[in-house]
Amino acid sequence: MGYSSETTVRKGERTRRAILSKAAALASQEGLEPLSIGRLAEATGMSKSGLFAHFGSKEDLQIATVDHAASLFVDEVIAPAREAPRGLPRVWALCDHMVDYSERQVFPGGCFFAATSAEFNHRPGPVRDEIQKMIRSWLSYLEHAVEQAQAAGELDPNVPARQVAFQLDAFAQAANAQYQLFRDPAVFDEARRATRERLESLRLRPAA
Amino acid sequence: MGYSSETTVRKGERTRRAILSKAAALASQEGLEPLSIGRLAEATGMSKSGLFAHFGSKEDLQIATVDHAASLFVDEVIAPAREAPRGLPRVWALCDHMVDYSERQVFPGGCFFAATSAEFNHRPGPVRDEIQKMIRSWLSYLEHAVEQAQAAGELDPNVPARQVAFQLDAFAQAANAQYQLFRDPAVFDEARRATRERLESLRLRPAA
DNA sequence: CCGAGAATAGAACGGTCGTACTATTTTGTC
DNA sequence: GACAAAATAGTACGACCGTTCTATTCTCGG
Repeated sequence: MGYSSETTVRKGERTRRAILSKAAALASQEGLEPLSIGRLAEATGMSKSGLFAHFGSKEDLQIATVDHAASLFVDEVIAPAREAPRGLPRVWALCDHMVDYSERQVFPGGCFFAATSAEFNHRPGPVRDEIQKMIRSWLSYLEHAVEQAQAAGELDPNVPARQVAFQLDAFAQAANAQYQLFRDPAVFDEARRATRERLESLRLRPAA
Repeated sequence: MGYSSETTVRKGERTRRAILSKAAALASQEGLEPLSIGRLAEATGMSKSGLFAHFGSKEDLQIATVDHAASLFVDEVIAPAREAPRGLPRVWALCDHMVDYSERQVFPGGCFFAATSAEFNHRPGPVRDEIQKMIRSWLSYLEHAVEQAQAAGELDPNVPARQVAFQLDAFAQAANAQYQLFRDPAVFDEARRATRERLESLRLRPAA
């Protein structure tokens, strides 16, 4: 044994990860704050105090949960898109994977950050900072990808990349929100169609 | 006196409205569920039980708060847009008033329904139903306005009205969400620009 | 301006919350 | 396989929650 790094971690670390996984899943549905330690303990089959011992406070648990969700988001959205070639294909891949991530319910309550950002907007502190940081970096990365597509001559460089990123993100967010509300999977195709058509309208024919 | 209908309502009704107004304002910031009756009583300068007596339960208070917010939304967004002529001007007016409503902070936490819908998505009951109903009716009304603009020959009838409504709503929602997160008022102009350009791209020149 | 009824306040309830402390069990190493 | 250390469980505490009950104050039509 000992081939993978997983098996080398102590038991406590494995338990901690299992807790955070459950916490992120539940928080995407009911929110980060209303998820009580007692309920989370019950969901993981542990005692309240046994679970609590892994984190110094509820706030620490929340921060760790956000970090865990962020790395899952990177694995499911950012990393796969990075395999698409720079430029327009990567812009499309980012948006498509974002919609997929919502549709496949990587988190059972849809996008973790959509679910939790609203609840911490007016609650200053490290939890809010962590959520903000993650969303900001997603938007920056999307904008950067658009810039690369413009630099490659694939997208109209006269429309600011920030505008394009704003609109593409808006489509994905709207699909996530409306699906959570109405449970109609058609919104995901709606978002993909809107994304495709917007990119198409900005596309430059290669000067061959 | 007695000119306006306001002065004819009993004291209890006036107090009730003041409570609901405060409740909607606070709920737009911290959410509907975490707003406790004790905190609301403190915010309105009443005793817990004195306030509670106006509502049979916390759930009834929440439903009444949603209804209050809905009628404020109608006053601030739907009604003013209704004064614009049917067709493209009304579509624009709806979107513009929607962004304005968010920007002017009619509710201090931005759009009341954006703030509270996520928290009740996975909590079945009359409160969720009420929120759903309101958002659904907003989307329907927007879609209907687009259909009228198409019927009037102002917008391309080949693009389904539902698609257009989805995209226009997405811009307004994204602006609201991003402003609450990052406090950069530029997102409102971003949303208005996106809306204008999308409508422009669908516009038909009058066959004069 | 009085008196009935509406409106508000006060006190107390059982329940759950986050957290601290102590005891017990489990793990991994020599 | 013993034993220190790590992990988990048990219990208790004060705070706040929604709600109930009773007492007090206010309102406003006759």
